[in-house]
Amino acid sequence: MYDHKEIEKKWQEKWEQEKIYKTPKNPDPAKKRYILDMFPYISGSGLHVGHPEGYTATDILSRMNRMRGYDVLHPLGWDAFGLPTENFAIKTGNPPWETTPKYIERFRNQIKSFGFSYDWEREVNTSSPDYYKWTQWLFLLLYKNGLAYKKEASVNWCPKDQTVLANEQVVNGACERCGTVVEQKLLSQWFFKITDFTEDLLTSLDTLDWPEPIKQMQRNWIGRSEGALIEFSLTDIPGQEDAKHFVEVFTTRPDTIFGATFLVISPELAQKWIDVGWRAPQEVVAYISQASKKTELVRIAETKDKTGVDTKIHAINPATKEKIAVWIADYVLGSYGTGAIMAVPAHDERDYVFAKKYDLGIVKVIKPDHEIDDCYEGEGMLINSGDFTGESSSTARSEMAERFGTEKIQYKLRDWLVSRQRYWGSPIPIIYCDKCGMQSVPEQDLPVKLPTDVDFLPTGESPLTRSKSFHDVKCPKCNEPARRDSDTMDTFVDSSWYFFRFTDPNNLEEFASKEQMQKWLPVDTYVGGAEHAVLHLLYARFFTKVLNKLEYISFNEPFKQLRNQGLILGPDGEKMSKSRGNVVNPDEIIEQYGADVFRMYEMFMGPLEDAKPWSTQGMVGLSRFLEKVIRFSEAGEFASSNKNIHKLIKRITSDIENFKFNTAVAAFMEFLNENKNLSQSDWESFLKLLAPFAPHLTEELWQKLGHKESIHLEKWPEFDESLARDDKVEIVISINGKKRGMIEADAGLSEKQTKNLIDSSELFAKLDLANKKIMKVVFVPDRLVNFVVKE
RNA sequence: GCCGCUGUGGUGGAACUGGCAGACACGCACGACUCAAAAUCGUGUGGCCUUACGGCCAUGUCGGUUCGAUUCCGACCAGCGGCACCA
Repeated sequence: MYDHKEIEKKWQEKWEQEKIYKTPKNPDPAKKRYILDMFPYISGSGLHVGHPEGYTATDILSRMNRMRGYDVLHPLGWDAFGLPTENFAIKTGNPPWETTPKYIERFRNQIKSFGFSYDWEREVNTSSPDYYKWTQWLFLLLYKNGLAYKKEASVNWCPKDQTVLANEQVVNGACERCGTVVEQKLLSQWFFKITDFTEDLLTSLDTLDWPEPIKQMQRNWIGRSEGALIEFSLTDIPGQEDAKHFVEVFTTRPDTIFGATFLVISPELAQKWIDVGWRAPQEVVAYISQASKKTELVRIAETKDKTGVDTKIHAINPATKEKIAVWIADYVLGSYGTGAIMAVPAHDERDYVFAKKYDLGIVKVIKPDHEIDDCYEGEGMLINSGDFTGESSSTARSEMAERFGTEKIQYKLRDWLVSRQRYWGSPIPIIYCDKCGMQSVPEQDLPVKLPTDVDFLPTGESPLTRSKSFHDVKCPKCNEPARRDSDTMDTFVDSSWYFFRFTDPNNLEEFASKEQMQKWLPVDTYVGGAEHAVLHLLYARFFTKVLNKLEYISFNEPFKQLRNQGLILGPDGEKMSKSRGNVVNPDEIIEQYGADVFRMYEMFMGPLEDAKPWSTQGMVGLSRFLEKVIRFSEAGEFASSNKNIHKLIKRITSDIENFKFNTAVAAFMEFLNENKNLSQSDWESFLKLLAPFAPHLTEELWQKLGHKESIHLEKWPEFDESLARDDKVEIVISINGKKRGMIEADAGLSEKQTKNLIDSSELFAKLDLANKKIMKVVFVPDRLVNFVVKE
């Protein structure tokens, strides 16, 4: 009787024509809502069933807020640069500048088929020059403010594909595309100085309404640890004068310094010593070169079996004044702390393994007033440090830190490596001139456009170096021949600022005007998958802090509220994958059941943030429910008003606000099951409540009831608190906590009234309460009375 | 190894702040309508015992706190996710 395809098409066209979801120009600051989805990464395989889950949630929220009179900004765009697209282009031979617009077209059509209320006039595309002009501008902003710098760094290198790989493309130490073991290669790279904001990135997490696990992951990623820097002076430095005469180590356990029986330095630090004149023994040189060639895979495999080499240099332990050996081992990382450690084998598992293997001394540290902690095997001698006055181990730590060094806070977070030797990304707007050095591309010359006269097949260099039109330029300062930076930016740079652009997407003068940013930002609600817990969400926070520091914006955090959507698994409960053959195609579902059923089913499946298996069988229930709604509306047999609608309004409103879409859908079903007689105005309220969930069907039924305006422009129903309450309640009677019966009562009775009611009920005699020894009575208003009796 | 999350009927899941465990839906069974089927509507549906009234058991396992625990605490088991030689 209802052709869902027909009505969905009809209304989608009409809504678009009449621009009913257009963003207001001048939002009321007190009534603005910026509701954002993580924009999709564009790939050739199109939309999967996971995408619409989060989009439906934000759509419902946006629609309800519009109906409540809020000014809503609800946009969508495309994350369109990046490696998967480029790899697909390499495989098929079709250039990405041709395929990407086609994929976007497909994504847009698929997304539109769900009837989401995006303002399509604000669509952005990170691979369009209008957009990446500002990505480049922001790069230069960071560069000019000392927040972008270039430095040699080792990168992942696939020897078979002859290309650099992003960290995300290295799976268990191998190239994700061809399975070849990845090597490390030293190249000159661009970095963003995210470490300038470390402490702020950590502490302001506490102010955010984000899922706790996501915040925890960010904290772990930032990796703050408190410890000390301690200097160990070196003795007998072989044959050189100017090299350092001490080693500085970082430790979180300065209280174990009495047990430090040797030092270990990283191969990188050893190389630095050689660079300043240390004539290292042959075996040391060999070890360093071997370590630098080691693949990620080998390093991972070696965590149990450590390797190292004796430098033959010695140091003095400042606590014991003993002469101790200095070793080189690659279990000490050059990139963390000072690249050197004091080894305390009795209290550190790694040092213990190393000491056992190379037969180095093991000395336990015993504090006079408390137990030995985390001690490995009773070798070596016991010493009484005798020096601790601290009551606890934490005071002992800072005491020793102060005595032998300085307290220091160390983080794991490193600067963000943003250059990629790849084609499909935003070019880095830097020019190298032999005479003038590194130069920014002048602002009026932006964007630096990606050339199309390139062979984008990877050869080991960025494909851009092989484009003459791109590569050979004049120096902006002296006008002599110069060359462009041939790297492109990591796609995460593009997605770190797109939410700013949405506030002012067509601005030709600025990345977004201060005025528009001030009006709409920060984002009130952000919804997306938990896989972006660290990278994207940390980078976006970093960009926000930079723009705040440079006074473009007045806020310090981009996303006030974050909610995650869970994975949608295959019907077999496993992750959907082509190889497993359990992928559900959203186009087919829409074709057969329609967008409204799809939307409602995804909301009904379970809590938004949980991983849930797909069940086409289960979707039938939603199909039946909407059929029921149609029959009810069409019957047109309305009765007198029913106060139950107030309860429903209250429940749906709060469920949407609290992201409990699954119970909201259940509430609709329950309501329809229980209320067979409704007034027309109650029924219309029902349709309005349902409109954010099933926008097409409710619009159709609304208009059939004789309305001319769209239901989506209606006012959200209000409820009367006093009518939203039950006036009859069932009170549980229990004895010693076990349920023994129930009585019906008016709501709001006092303890005494309730007791009187029980005394006069049949239950009183049945439970033989008169003859029981009642020790205590627990009364919970409108819910329960519990008699504690002595048996 | 470290950090985090999850565990409830045949299935997806519900349960406000510690107060009727299993809402809602799927599936299944029976019934109505039908020549029949589909669709629709109705009834039932955690397990065990009982003709029945009713009772006992039950939220991964074992313990604790409490008048009362799916909910709080402790230990363990299983699954998922993140990080991983970070001193």
